[in-house]
Amino acid sequence: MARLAGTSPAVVSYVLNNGPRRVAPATRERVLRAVEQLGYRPNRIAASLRTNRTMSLGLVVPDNTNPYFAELAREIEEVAFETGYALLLGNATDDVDRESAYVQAFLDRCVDGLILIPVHGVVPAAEEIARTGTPWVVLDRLLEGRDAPAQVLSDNQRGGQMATEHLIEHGRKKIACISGPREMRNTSDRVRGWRDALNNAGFDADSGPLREVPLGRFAGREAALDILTRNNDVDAIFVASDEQAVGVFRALTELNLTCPRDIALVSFDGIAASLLTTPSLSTVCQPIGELARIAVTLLLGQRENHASPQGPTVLPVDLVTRGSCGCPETPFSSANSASTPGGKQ
Amino acid sequence: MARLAGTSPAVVSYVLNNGPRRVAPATRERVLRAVEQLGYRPNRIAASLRTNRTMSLGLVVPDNTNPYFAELAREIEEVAFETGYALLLGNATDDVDRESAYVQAFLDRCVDGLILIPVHGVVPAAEEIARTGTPWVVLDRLLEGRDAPAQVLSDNQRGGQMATEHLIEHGRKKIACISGPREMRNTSDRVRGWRDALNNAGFDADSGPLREVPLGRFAGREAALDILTRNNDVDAIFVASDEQAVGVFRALTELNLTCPRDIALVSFDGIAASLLTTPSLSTVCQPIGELARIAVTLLLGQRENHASPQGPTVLPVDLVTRGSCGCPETPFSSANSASTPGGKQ
DNA sequence: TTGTAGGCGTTATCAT
DNA sequence: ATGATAACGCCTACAA
Repeated sequence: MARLAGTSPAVVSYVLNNGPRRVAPATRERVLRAVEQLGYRPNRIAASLRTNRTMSLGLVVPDNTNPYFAELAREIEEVAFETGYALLLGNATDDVDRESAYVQAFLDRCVDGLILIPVHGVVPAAEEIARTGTPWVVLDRLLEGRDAPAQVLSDNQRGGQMATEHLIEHGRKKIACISGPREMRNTSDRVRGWRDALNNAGFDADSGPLREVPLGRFAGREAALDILTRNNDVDAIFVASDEQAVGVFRALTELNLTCPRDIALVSFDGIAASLLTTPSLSTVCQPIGELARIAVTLLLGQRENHASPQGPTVLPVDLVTRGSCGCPETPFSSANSASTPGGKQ
Repeated sequence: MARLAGTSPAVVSYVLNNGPRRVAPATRERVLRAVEQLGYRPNRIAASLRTNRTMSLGLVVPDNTNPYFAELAREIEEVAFETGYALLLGNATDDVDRESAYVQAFLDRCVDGLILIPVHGVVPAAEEIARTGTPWVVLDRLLEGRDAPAQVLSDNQRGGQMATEHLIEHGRKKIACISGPREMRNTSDRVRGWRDALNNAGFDADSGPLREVPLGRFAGREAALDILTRNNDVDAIFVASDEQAVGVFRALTELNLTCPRDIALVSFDGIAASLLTTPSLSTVCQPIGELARIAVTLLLGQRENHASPQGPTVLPVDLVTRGSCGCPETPFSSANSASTPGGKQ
């Protein structure tokens, strides 16, 4: 109980929370001194029980070891922290059951909101979340079902198309594609963009080999090895994520091929690391900071306004050309590394 | 309130928690059915208020975007989750004030324990933590002060020595070193190992250039550019972290140098990505899983036993030789990529 | 402007 | 074996 220096608990609360009632400056001072002296810390658990707010959010990602999700997590955490929220982080390790387990764990802990980057297009825990009335947002994915919550993601189709068009402009004739699992709407939309670009350019319908493999550099390497050993006329690859592209680089070395001379590459995401590969990655940059900020904003807005989802929010992407597509390597300035790694240029 | 199906709240609690009192099978059944039917979720906030346990831990890392910390975080989260704990994650972004702010935020939220990877050798929030009596563990760092908590880290000096000795065995004569900031005891111990190896081999005292720069690939690149443009007799570099080594690779390309022919490299950490660079990184692997497991164990043990720190726990490291030091590239088997990326071989 | 008291949903003790 | 009840620490409506 917060009974300090002969004042009532209520007053202490008013002082520490700046309201909801005013308190005389003298008493205020007395309370603050007592707080200081006793090292008193208000118990937020008790406060939470009263107010029904824990000031913490839950975030479940498929794999925090993947730099794209790591950067997304960092931005989300940044925004949350600024707003006074702490972040519970869960790793689904690409396992839907585990994802659900985390959702349960976070609901148990009464998070004020939940941000989910689902492992794939379906979230079994959706109705459980709805039942608790916890606001939630799906990030970087498009959900299949009808009881969908707010969703925030990049313009994946457009990005895939831009990337592929750029490779075509470089004169590439046989452009393969390495993407994420087919069930993932974000990467499969990028594939759609790739295909659209090929069709628009008048290439024959089935003109490029396609591999849909797990995210991550290891799978990227294997897919590239597979494509390139079977098709010796491929001269470019659109890779649906930077991490996979790193694996592709490795595959090229193993096959004694050179990028961009033998194989040109454009990938997707725009993680910071894409600036420091050899050659540096031409990539479709997602507005990672924006995605995060909007996700949190929607989440907190939901609590205030009881506002409904009203369809997915789609953000524009930005093709950044560097060395891997055949464009000249941009000279590396320290400004790049410090302020805007992977950003516009 | 948990008043279900005409039973008292207490009984519901006993059923759901399996104790501490026995309850008749019939009532038990009745309660469980009611729980199911009403979709009742016990409020853990209220439980926490009663029991003084939130079943959540706090983790503050310098930068979750750095793959080494990301992997560490993943392992910690894994162990915590298995034990029923959720993890609050905080990013200090290499800023001590922010680190302290996170510690405060987590203490406010009554975490049952705190794992800290401090930005540098001193933790201003230490006494605040002590005052609350929250168990805490310092990971991957050695603290200077005397009021130190439990600490878990790798044998950095030995690792640095092993790495450097290996480069010497390869016949390298002028071995430079790129390390983390001097205030960080872990990387500065690796530097000590580097120096010990040079001395033991009878090299002249100041035989290799040394740069102590921030962690991360961008700083690594710049340090390498600096060293190699000033010293054209350097034929090897011991790099104190894998991430920095990635930047060094980039620098080599920019300078038209080849690894390992012109410059041999051994780095430190053993992150998964080290397997897929070109050439693959020879690196001193830290037992990341073990570090995490022990940190959590110590933390929870502290709560039980009220056991004292009794000095840092130092784990052995393991030199994994791959292509970058001049050893033959190990053929890449999919077993590597799937089960033990970056592990022993 | 300040003191008092009720209640948030649990858990644990006491009594039945 | 179970029902009633106090207490955890805070917030806030109400009374003074």
